[in-house]
Amino acid sequence: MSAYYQFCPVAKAMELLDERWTMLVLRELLMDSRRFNDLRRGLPRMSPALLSKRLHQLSVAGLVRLDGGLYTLTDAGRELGPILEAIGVWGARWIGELGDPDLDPKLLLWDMHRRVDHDAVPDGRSVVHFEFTDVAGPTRYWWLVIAARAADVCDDDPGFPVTVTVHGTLRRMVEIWRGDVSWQGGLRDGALRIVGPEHVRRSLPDWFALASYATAQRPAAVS
Amino acid sequence: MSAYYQFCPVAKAMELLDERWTMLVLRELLMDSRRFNDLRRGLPRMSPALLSKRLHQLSVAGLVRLDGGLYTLTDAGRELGPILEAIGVWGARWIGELGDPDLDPKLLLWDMHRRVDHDAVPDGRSVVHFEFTDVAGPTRYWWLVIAARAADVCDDDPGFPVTVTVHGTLRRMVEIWRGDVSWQGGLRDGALRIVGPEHVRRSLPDWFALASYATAQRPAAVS
DNA sequence: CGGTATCCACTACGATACTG
DNA sequence: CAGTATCGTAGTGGATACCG
Repeated sequence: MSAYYQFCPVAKAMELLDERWTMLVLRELLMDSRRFNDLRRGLPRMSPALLSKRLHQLSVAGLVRLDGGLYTLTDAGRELGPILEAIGVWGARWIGELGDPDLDPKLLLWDMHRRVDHDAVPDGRSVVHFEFTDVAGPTRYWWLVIAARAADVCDDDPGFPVTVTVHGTLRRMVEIWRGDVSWQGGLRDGALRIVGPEHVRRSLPDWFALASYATAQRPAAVS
Repeated sequence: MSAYYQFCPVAKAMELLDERWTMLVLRELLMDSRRFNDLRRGLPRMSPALLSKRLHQLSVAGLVRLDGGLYTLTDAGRELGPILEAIGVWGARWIGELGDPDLDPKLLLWDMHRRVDHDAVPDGRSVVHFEFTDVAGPTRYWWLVIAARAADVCDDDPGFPVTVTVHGTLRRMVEIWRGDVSWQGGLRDGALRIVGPEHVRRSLPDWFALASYATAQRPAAVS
């Protein structure tokens, strides 16, 4: 962790925070991932060695404490919450372009699974099946099993009857998830369809709380 | 600029913002430095090649525009202002410890010179002379010449009569500047003294607007 | 499940010098 | 004043394997 040799608190803060991955680790912790392997699921391209190193650095800096196998934010760490939200809003407003490699279905499902609004989902077991038509290979199909106020991501068929299917491009699903377009707008042109009984088709959007940055107003398009 | 391959707007934002120096360049731009060499004065340990590269990256990303030799923030860039302020407040609260190499008198004077409250300084020319008793060598003495609603930093004697002298440790002056202690508290134990006519001694603190993070409340000390 | 260890490739960065 | 050019290295981070 290299120093700036400036007394400015922004510089002192960034000595810690501007290292690669650090802010994303904090984002995961703020999303209530507390176990090492849960953190890894939100950071699949980060090597375990590096994640371990960052967690140590954050703990030395006093933002994180390891407590019985659980990484917990301290007050100092938790106070970065509003800042990370603001960065998310800023990013949603100003960094709109997503490359194809940014579209990782594994991350999307992991993200969705932890933002299920269990009060909006019918009692019993519900299975949401995804088919991403622009994805080839084994990551084309996903299942989200929601039961007993918990949600599990499956990358192969769990065998339960499917309640509703989301069929269409991963890109469009991500755009909806990020709030680039509304559910309504995103379903309009057929790039994405919800397939299932009418009442489920109608209510599915309410099963998930979109990310906090999703409601960020996008700047008026430049002419 | 290496990618995270995540669609999350925080990740997309940090791809740009977490590179070394980038946030400090933005800080300088938000402080209204717009010329290349003014930016350098606020970033003395950054090589000109790297500063140039960062400015290019920021301009490609749409945060900065070069306009007749002046680097200007776009709307996107200016919207990072509140975020940088929040990071400054967070840093002031949680990263209190300053190493000796963090105490750069050149940066302190550069910072002070641009936060002079000209309405609080008497008309005509005022010269504030600094002697930092914990600094050896040529950076021990500084002069701040305030006249005609402008302020200039001199690292050798400009020859004008000195209006008031600030005499004491650089560390204490930085602590006051950052808001770690008040002017009053910082002057109490004699580590720093203001030497000059009584009315000037009294009013000198008002000649400067402390940094925006200076008023940040420090967390209660941990026992 | 929850990490460490090892190794290599790369490249970003710092230092310095130089130019229009 | 406003940058480029060049060069060497430190060290980060990616991949993979392995351990308790």
